Amino acid sequence: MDFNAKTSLGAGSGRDEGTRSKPRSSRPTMAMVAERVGVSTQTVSFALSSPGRLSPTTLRKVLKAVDELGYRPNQAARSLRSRSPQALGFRLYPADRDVGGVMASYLYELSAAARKEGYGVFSYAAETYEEETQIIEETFRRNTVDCFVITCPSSDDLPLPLFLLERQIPFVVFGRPWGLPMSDCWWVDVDGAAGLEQAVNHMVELGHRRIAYLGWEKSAGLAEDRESGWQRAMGSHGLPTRGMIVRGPDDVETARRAAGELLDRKTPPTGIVCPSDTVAIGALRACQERGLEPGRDVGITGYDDSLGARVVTPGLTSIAQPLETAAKHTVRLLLDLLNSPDSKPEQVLLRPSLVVRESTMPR
Amino acid sequence: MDFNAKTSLGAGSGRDEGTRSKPRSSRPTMAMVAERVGVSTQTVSFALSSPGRLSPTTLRKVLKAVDELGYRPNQAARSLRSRSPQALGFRLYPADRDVGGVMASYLYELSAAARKEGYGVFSYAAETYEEETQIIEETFRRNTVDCFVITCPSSDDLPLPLFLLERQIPFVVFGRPWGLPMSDCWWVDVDGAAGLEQAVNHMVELGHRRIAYLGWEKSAGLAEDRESGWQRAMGSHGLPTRGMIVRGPDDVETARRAAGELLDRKTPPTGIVCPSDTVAIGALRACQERGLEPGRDVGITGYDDSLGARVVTPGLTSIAQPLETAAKHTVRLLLDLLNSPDSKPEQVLLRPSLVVRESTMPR
DNA sequence: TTAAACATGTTTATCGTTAAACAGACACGA
DNA sequence: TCGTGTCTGTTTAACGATAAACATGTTTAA
Repeated sequence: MDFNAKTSLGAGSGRDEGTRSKPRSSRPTMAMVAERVGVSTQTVSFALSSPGRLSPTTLRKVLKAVDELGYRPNQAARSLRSRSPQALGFRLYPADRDVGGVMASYLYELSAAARKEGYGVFSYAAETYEEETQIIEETFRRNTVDCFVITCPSSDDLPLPLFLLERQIPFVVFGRPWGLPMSDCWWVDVDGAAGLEQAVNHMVELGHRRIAYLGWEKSAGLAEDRESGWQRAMGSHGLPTRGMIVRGPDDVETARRAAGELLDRKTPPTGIVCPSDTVAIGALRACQERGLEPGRDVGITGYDDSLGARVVTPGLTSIAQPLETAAKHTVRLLLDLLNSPDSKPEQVLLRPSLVVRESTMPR
Repeated sequence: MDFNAKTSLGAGSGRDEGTRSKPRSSRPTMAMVAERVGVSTQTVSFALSSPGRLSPTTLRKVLKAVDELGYRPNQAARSLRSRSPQALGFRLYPADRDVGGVMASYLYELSAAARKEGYGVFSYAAETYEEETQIIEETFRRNTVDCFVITCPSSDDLPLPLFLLERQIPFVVFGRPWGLPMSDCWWVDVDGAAGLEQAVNHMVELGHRRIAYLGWEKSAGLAEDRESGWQRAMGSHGLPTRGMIVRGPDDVETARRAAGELLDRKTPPTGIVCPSDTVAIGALRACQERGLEPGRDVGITGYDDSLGARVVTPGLTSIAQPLETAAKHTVRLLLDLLNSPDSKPEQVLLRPSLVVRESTMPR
């Protein structure tokens, strides 16, 4: 057994078709339906693809036969003739790059939305940028997919949209391609700044005044976007932001220490808003270590409304992305893009919503 | 169509619509390669699919031309002629049905393994059994996929393999189809019982004697399988099991309460092994509530080595499934199955491994 | 009244590849 | 010497659908 077999181009790995066993239960074809009804195959094709083209009577007869035979059009034949595989490509990330499971949930919604429009989802695993571009190019040129949905979770992923633009491979970004001229891309994103504003407003309503931001290192636009939401909301309430920011990477452990620093100050914050559930859970830990009860003594909010936010104790108030809506818009944009590749790119920015749990219970 | 778009941004300022639509950069075909080399298309086909069929000289010339033109075979045409879409189907679950992210990780590995064999992965979202069977049948009859990889996480999913067997749709199960004659199915599974034995042995080595099992309600075979591992290991060490089992559903909250009951006994267990990280995290909570330090005062182990086990404090000792290996075997079985559908089904049972963290640090 | 437009269905020509059969050159054993 | 493989490449015929053009009868517009 050789698992490292690198398959090059089309290498069907020279398997020889040994057993002549089954008649491979042949599926009905369009011709069979046509014959049964006494019409041409083109008429059957119309019945399925442009029903308006036929008279109600014929349409009914054809559909009846389709139903009786259980006919389904062969996708390969259709793709070949129409030059569209009716599928989109989406990258899978290893678990540690999809902490809250947001990508997995998005993929779920994307698959559902795509299916409603007759599109399939081809998912591929890639470790590195090089591997991804290779897979994308390969897949696209093989006519396995029409287009791609990409994400730009980290600043490392920024070259990808450029690559796709250059190769003229159609794509929609879930998230904004920060750093590129954004109006050149088709994208759907959730307004992170607005999300953090909601978190701050919520805190203020609960009576908090000293609200710190336990954020990410400034990197691509994502970190800045979320931070700016906190900044703006604080400003709009006339609250001070100086010295109220601590930044670090996105992991529980460093977040815990960083939150600890905040809480050990002479006048510690009473609220901590964070750009991710991971960071927020670190903050929760720091509170608990100090005997502070999250929610009563210190308010904490996260981002993504991941499973972690739900199962942690106390439950973590978090900002939920409208993934289903985002996926539907993504597919809509994709269809527009494929229909008229040269038209002006569309963009959609969605508002997330706050999910309140114990970590910000009224004081 | 309005998906509740909060904001729909237009693009930047009016750049002129000058660019004339491209001729849809037509991909090179086999005929072009053939012409360039001065051979027939069949020869090019051989070069890619059965290189041994050609003389080294011709092969070299063809591959050179393929390289120069950047030719890639059109998958739709290939699928049509060879009657194999070279793709497998895999179901996506909503986030709350894939708590540890195990399925997501498995899908990642599966995609990678499939790709090495020239297969793609078509992923679909389904809410219910009915929806799934419908999608499966549709997809299969459309010749979009050759076969499916299914899982049977809960006992609700048991009818699915039966459905597939009846329709003669090729499939491999990840996990065992408990309740069916297992030798009728092709499956790859991880030996949960062996995993729990390892957990118990580890505890015993640390000096624990009263090791409780905080398990799942007896349902399908999964729960019984894991429980039997604990049972067997306890027996082999001559340790008592009576009264040392508490069972409940797979969520943190009930697990916390159940673990609390155990810990509040007159002679509480010093070790608690669990069939999932979710349950184990509940046990961790119960300890912490009682001022017991997990690892020092009470040993706790989970299952799945999910992200949660890593980020929780203290780190949770857990049982890791060899997902990459499992995926590779799955693909291997799939190829065997597709090559000779009538041969005797193969099965693979893999051994998981224990990942030790703070929750079972030496006393 | 007449031509143009519409409605409805058919015919023909591919889409790009591989399966199957065929064909010439060469090797080899009887 | 001849028949019989083997090696290498070609030719022909699909695979199952849709695009494009065509062919009718029927409306509609001028």
